[in-house]
Amino acid sequence: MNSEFNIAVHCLTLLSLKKDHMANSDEIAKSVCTHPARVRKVLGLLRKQGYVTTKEGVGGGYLLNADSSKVTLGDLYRLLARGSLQPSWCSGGGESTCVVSEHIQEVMERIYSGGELALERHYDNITLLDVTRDIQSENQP
Amino acid sequence: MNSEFNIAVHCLTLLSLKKDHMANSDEIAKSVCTHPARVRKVLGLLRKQGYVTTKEGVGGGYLLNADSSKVTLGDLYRLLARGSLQPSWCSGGGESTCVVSEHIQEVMERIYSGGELALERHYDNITLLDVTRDIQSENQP
DNA sequence: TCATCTGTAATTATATGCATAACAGTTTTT
DNA sequence: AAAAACTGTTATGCATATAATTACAGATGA
Repeated sequence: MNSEFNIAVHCLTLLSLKKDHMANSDEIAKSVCTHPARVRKVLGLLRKQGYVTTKEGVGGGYLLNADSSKVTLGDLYRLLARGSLQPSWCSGGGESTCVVSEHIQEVMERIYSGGELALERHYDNITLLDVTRDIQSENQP
Repeated sequence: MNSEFNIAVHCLTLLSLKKDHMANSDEIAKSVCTHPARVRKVLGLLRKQGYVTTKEGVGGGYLLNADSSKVTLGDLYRLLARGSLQPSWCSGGGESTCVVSEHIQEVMERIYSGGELALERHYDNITLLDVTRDIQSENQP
């Protein structure tokens, strides 16, 4: 599991809470605590989906382009983390002629994708707005 | 995400389908398509939870010690994969004094553990017996 | 007592994830 | 027109995580 989903949630939350809804990759990277190039990579994907727009050149950066009550964690999971439940190595698929060995891969694939569906359904009920509220309420305990 | 959960499902399914419900780590490893030592490691954990018993010495091996309609994938997930939804690297936690950076980790931890709970609930509804049936029906299409 | 099997730790190899550097392309400012 | 400040993207190195492999002590049955 890589953390691009996490980074996407972080970036969008940050943009959502900024007064003008804008920041550049350097500023965002400091908050995320990673390298600006990594932020640009993730935000590039979010741009292609229309969640942010970018302004190049001097004074440029990323601008939130979505209603935070409409964007769900499910959307972001599907975009950035889908498929990560299934490990790269899976059992079976060798020379063995045992029934389990011959069919476990199809069965496990269904198990993983079913699990992922349950996960996505759960995340579909959490919006970016919910996250921003959580951040703010953490700030005033 | 490592694949011990997958290996556990595979091993228990195999034992469940064997006539005498018994096999040694060499035989199981061939079906799983991995090294016997890895099988022993996973089955050692399952033994501690009582899902299998082991017989050492000549003619020994692992013996299924559970009702396959009672063991769920949720049980196995909790035992072998819990926590794997949250990546080892997470955003925030650096020097930045930005509100998001300061609180994102607690918020993301809740998001990941909530997601995992949804996943576990889903897996709680799938029993080992269901998996063995899936394997068998894959075998007779 | 010997052969066989588990339990477990240590080591090596490989894959993945992250950091970093570099640079082309775009836009604004001067 | 030129310089500066950005994004977009690729390539490379390094750290960590995962799996394979080896090794051996301990237990058991023949």
